[in-house]
Amino acid sequence: MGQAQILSRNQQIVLDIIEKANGPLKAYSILFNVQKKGINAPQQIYRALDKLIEIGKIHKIESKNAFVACRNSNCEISKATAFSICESCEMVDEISDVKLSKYLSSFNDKKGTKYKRFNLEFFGLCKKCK
Amino acid sequence: MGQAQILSRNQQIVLDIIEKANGPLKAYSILFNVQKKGINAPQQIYRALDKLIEIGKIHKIESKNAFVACRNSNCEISKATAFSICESCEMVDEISDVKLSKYLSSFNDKKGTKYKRFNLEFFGLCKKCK
DNA sequence: TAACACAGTGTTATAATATAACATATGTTA
DNA sequence: TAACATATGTTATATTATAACACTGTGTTA
Ligand SMILES: [Zn+2]
Ligand SMILES: [Zn+2]
Ligand SMILES: [Zn+2]
Ligand SMILES: [Zn+2]
Repeated sequence: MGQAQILSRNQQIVLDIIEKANGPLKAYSILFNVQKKGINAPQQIYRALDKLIEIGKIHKIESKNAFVACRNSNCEISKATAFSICESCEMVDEISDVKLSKYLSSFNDKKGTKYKRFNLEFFGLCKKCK
Repeated sequence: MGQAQILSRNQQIVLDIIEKANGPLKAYSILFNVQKKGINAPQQIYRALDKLIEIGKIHKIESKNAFVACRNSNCEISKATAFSICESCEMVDEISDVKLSKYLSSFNDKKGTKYKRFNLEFFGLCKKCK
């Protein structure tokens, strides 16, 4: 566990919106939501997003170009991420499964290469959509 | 194993380029490479890419918005994909590891949900870059 | 044969996602 | 204070992807 991170104004605004959302948010939808707070340009959003990802507060869902808050205090700064994604309602859940995480973190390929980081995305139907 | 798929002209052109490449290709770089063959518009590329993905001939590397040929006759039509990605030289290798694939294909989350599909991306340094 | 469905093509236009570049501001440390 | 790092604001542009529509060829079937 690192120091509690002090966020800048823009970083905090963006994080608040992502944490309040009940699903993944796209960069431009975040932008439209914060224009009343004086943030006007995509750069401002993307810079905040980059920082929030770097410190592990949010994750990018690569298959959706969207962003979710980290709900898992155990995922060490985005080095080992896994998500469950509903193909119908777009819901995303962060998976926190210690066994899975250990299995993948220690995975070696056939040449013995170990990896610094992984991202895993599962697709299916969520409980509600099944 | 399904029927051998007959590809259309554009699909074959796009597949040939991706198969000859020694790394992931971006849609617009494919486009620039086939303009001499009479393909002029992004739509033509994206339609071919969609089809090739659907039939499992290529995969999309989500974190790079790029496309690679499938090197793994065992990966059932893109339902279970895993890649090793070099953070330095951008090289991508498709991982074909039966144990890994079985482990993830049979993974249940805490609520017992099983998934239809997954995509896993490992990041690190390739042999050459280490 | 005509009618139809279906997959693919060609084309123009536009939407959505992301970064470059530069000037300014603010906070921390030497 | 000066030097430095980090963040901000802004304009412009690059990159990635889709919408919409007209058209072609091929096979099915009424
Ligand atoms: Zn997390
Ligand atoms: Zn759902
Ligand atoms: Zn494959
Ligand atoms: Zn490399």
